Amino acid sequence: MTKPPQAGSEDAAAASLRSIPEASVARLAVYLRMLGELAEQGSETVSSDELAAATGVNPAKLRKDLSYIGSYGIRGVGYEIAALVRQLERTLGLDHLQAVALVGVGNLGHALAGYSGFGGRGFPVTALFDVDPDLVGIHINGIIVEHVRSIPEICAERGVTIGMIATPGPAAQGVCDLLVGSGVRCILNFAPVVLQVPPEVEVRKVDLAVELQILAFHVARKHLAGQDTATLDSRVNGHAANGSGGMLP
Amino acid sequence: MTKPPQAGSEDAAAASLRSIPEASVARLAVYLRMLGELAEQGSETVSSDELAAATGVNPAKLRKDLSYIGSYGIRGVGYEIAALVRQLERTLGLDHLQAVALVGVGNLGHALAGYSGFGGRGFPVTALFDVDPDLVGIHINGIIVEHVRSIPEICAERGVTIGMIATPGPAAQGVCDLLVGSGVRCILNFAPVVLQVPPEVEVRKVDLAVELQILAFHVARKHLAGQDTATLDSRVNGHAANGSGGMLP
DNA sequence: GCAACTTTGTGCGTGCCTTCACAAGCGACT
DNA sequence: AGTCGCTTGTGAAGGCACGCACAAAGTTGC
Ligand SMILES: NC(=O)c1ccc[n+]([C@@H]2O[C@H](COP(=O)([O-])OP(=O)(O)OC[C@H]3O[C@@H](n4cnc5c(N)ncnc54)[C@H](O)[C@@H]3O)[C@@H](O)[C@H]2O)c1
Ligand SMILES: NC(=O)c1ccc[n+]([C@@H]2O[C@H](COP(=O)([O-])OP(=O)(O)OC[C@H]3O[C@@H](n4cnc5c(N)ncnc54)[C@H](O)[C@@H]3O)[C@@H](O)[C@H]2O)c1
Repeated sequence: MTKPPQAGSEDAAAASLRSIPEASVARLAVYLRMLGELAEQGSETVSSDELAAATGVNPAKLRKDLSYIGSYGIRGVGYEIAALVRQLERTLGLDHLQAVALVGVGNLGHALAGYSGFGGRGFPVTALFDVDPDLVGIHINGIIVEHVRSIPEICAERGVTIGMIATPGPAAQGVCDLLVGSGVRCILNFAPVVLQVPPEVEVRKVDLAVELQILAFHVARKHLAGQDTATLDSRVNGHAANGSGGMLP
Repeated sequence: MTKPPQAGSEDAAAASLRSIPEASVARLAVYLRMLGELAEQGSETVSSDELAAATGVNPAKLRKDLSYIGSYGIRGVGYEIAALVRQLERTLGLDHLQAVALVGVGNLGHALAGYSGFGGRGFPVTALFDVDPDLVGIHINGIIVEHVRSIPEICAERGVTIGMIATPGPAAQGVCDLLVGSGVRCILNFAPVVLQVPPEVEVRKVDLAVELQILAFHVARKHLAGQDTATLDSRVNGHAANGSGGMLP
């Protein structure tokens, strides 16, 4: 990768988009948020070790992640926060807003619709949908809840690129089909079902019951491991949170 | 792995606990839910191909996952659903209930506290906490909201094993420390911060802004790829429960 | 009882992700 | 100018996960 110091940035971003590991993309988003906080606190630069410790990641992994986006740190100093933030935002597709539609304004949907953390980070919720006649017509945070049957026109009209599904499980597939039929290519699904979609559509699932079950598994594991062998091998891969490499010899 | 057909199940479960890949654990939870649905529909057995199709997983991967828990399918037939469910529940630590405490009963916390999907799957929410005087004392779904300062006694009293944090970001670390100090060893965190915990504590994070940013990345990627090369390689590996891939400590 | 068919369990090659370790680059200090 | 200390960027190695493909094992039909 010999590259001239001149940040031919347009080019760099384009090239990098094709090959960033999914796992790295997830971490880049975390770095970005932490960098925002650091910037607010008045920092101008940050080293990989500091940022790694703050985000609970291995410093080498962090540097490799950043190397994917073609951003240049300054050796001996660290990364210039403002520049890095700009680079990350472009790479993650945040240089223009992504309009989000939320379908299902029940318990969870209400919380999501009222959450400011989405709009604040470049994901304005611009459309709400439900089937319940008591809900259709009310407005939350200034957005009117529309009937599900209006999904195609409204999504097209408002340029929705991301759909969030917070309906009961049995309704999720139907809603998903509607969204996909309206041109939505990215879906975040909270219903505990596996959605069937054409290959060009990206689905991510947030499944809290599964999260709890993974934790429960670790409870069971700790119980048995603790009483069975003395080898308290906490070597579960994944969460190596020991940020500060305390590698005892 | 020659193993006697005698299901020395206690032993099998104990052995398997130590070595199941995290990614597989996440999928096992999904299989379990789907098996529950199949059982309700009256099925008695299911083949790996059927179950794989229903959960959106490669059949070989599914069989390998199931082989970790030492459960025996019947060649030529498939898996007996009831037995498999029992085995999965034991492996995932669901043979006895896991009491859950929820801290932060705001927008999101209300939705979580009122959600029946947790208790219904072996994770009864048995304690609610907040600092807001207007919230402390009210009851949701029959559970009274207590003040955060009561966390230690109440968690001990009710045998809480899992804590969920739905407070604003700045309060999360403090709440986390309280929970850990009360003996909670597993935490599900909804606040957009990286929690610092001792190594024996397991933290999983649900970070919706990150989920959206991953989707936004794919939007950007599709845009560029679509116009640039004709190779519409939508071969992004399985979204799978964020758990495995996302692994953010 | 035997053959044909079905489905499981898994050995193995492949590719991705993580981590270590170190050279190269940059600034500061003398 | 030269040297020293610090930090980045990355080559290489190891480990893990995925998925193919096939043998083993069971069932069904005759
Ligand atoms: N509440 C939680 O904390 C929580 C946690 C995890 C998962 N979930 C999942 O999120 C989903 C929603 O949960 P909830 O608690 O908000 O449920 P809810 O019943 O409170 O809300 C569901 C909403 O979806 C609407 N709806 C039903 N069918 C619809 C359709 N075909 N099209 C559009 N809208 C439709 C209903 O009118 C209702 O407003 C469920 O799948 C649930 O399993 C919820
Ligand atoms: N609402 C959402 O849809 C949503 C989505 C994603 C993430 N989140 C995250 O979840 C968290 C909660 O979100 P929310 O919308 O419910 O916020 P919220 O402000 O509505 O609720 C926060 C609650 O926490 C309580 N609280 C504050 N400090 C506390 C402390 N020290 N101990 C205990 N309780 C305390 C507050 O009294 C309040 O009831 C936030 O971190 C938010 O970023 C929320």
